[in-house]
Amino acid sequence: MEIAHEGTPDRLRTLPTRLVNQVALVADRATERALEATGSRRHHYALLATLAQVGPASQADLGRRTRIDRSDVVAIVNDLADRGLIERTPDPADRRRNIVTLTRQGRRHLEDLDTRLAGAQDELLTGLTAAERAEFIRLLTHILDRQ
Amino acid sequence: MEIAHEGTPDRLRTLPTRLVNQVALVADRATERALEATGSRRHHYALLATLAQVGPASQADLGRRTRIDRSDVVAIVNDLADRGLIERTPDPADRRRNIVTLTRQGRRHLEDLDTRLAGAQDELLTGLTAAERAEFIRLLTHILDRQ
DNA sequence: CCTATTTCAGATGGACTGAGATAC
DNA sequence: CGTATCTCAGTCAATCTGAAATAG
Repeated sequence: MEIAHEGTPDRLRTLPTRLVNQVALVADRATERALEATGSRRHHYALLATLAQVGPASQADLGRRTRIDRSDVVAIVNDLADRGLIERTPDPADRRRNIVTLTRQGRRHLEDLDTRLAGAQDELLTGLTAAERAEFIRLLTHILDRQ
Repeated sequence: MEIAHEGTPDRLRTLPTRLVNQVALVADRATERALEATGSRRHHYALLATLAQVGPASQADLGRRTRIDRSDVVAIVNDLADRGLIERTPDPADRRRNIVTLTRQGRRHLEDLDTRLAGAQDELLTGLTAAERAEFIRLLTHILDRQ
């Protein structure tokens, strides 16, 4: 009498907004599992990756580049600074700003996260060919660019 | 000196777990905007849609079919019942269970939500061809099926 | 005895708002 | 003056856990 798995009704099964949400949940779980032992979460990675690419940056800039809210950036930067992964110093040229800099340990930590997250991507995309993965990324990017 | 939009670093720009999350955010905003005036949210829709397809069901069954947690089903069923969109009666054949049934108003409400959500899908998928939309749905479904 | 269902109380991580202090 | 930055306090919807009460 009870259905064990997948009695999802038609209206939900092909609804893009819902499918994307379900896949995001799977992605989140894979990400959390991958980062479990590191003391970091995806926002930590986003900030470290941004600093590695663009060099020292203000918190406002980090927020813009990662789409993380300014107030959440504060909390993550606090945490990263407490762990010695970044340094935060006042900007002498604009005293409203902090300049956030990646430390050597931060760079090492980032590389560890890179490896672990690569595994999470593979987990998420299991069963897709390389071409399908590329197409998936293309479509997602396309949607984001049109916003 | 400041970058106005899209200074997202390489490591983040093509990371599937992150892209999916960003698109889910866009999808959520479109969904919330679409349902704004209805007093319902996506979970309300999921339960109503399930009841419309499979007929009267227990809360546990609804939770399984929609992947909504049992404890969250309680809250949504409460709300839908308060609004007269469903009826909840004890199951005489198994007194642990409630039988949840769609009311006539519930069915009407569902149809309203259908229309509004169709608009949200179009908003999300703006700029994708019909073939790309189909492929997007196929890839998302594929990922979910392999979990 | 074990398992299933409903329910509640609460924790969590993430997205977001509003406002204050400071500085451009 | 208005605007930008950093910070804090707090809201919100959603996911999820644990446990209690009841019943199969």
